[in-house]
Amino acid sequence: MSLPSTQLSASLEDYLEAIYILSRSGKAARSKDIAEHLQVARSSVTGALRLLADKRMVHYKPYGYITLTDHGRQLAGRIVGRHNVLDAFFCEVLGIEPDTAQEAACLAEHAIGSQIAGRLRLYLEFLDARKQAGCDVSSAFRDYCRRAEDG
Amino acid sequence: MSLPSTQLSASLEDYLEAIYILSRSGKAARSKDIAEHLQVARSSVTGALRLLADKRMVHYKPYGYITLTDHGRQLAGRIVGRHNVLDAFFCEVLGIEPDTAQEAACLAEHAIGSQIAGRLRLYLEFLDARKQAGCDVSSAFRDYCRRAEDG
DNA sequence: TAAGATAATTAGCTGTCCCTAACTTTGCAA
DNA sequence: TTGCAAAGTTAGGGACAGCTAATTATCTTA
Repeated sequence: MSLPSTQLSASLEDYLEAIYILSRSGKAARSKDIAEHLQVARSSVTGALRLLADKRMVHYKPYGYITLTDHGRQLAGRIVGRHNVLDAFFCEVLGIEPDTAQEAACLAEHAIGSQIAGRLRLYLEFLDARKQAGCDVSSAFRDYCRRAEDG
Repeated sequence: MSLPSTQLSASLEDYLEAIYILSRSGKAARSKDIAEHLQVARSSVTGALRLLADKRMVHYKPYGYITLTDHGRQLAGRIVGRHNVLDAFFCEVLGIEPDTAQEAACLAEHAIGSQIAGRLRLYLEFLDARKQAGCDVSSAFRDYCRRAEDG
């Protein structure tokens, strides 16, 4: 049984995200660029694009340009948002190294829904507000980590 | 190409986790129990058990008892630990409803590594220590949420 | 202990997601 | 303008992960 047309698998979310990012940072995303970005074979991209087109997420004609539909752009934006808030939380709050944080964010972005993403965003905002008010929780946590981990 | 024998797919991690949980809360896990716990067909369990046996995670003979190897138990414990720390963070810190938190933890447990899990555990510990010291960050965040979300 | 119920496995299928190799299309440059 | 290189697609195949239906094994109980 296939997914409801509005729901994407983690893999298709990755393709959508890649197209979104490539479109932002330059011109139209080509199949080859997507393949490089995701480190998959070009033929895998063709298959994914067909599925995304079925789900009305991209405008796709063989050998043509690839662009996002309004719907696709909206969803891609949400996915990138989830990615970014996770990455920020891992780095800024937990003090995880950028590469590890990035990698985990890539995977976890498919696991959390809008509710958790929203709350996490709010949490970062909240910590920031406290910091402005002179209470830097995150840096206190760094100290706590040093004491706990290094000894 | 198959996964290195020490690495499990998210799906196989779920099976391993189920066996671990069932083994704890009662007697030996039967195939049927695993199927019910994960809401899959019994035949799917048979297939998964074969793969887990290949990877030396479970002791498995057709029609026999299913038990975890030392290695499998160790890994399962880590997975359950990741699940629990995520669930606790979502519930206690972000104030997410238990069902939503549980569901997200189920998915995200396959996304974060031991480093992030460890830090998250430490973070919860840290917040608790602060709370003992009279600074309840989480409850302050609840207030912040109410103001931000309800208005 | 033999039959029926329950549990487990096998066989065969579907769909996803990736790969390589071969082929087609497109675009650029001599 | 033709011919080659780059880009894209198609064909075919493998691993994974699930399903149903049919079969086999085990257990229980009359």
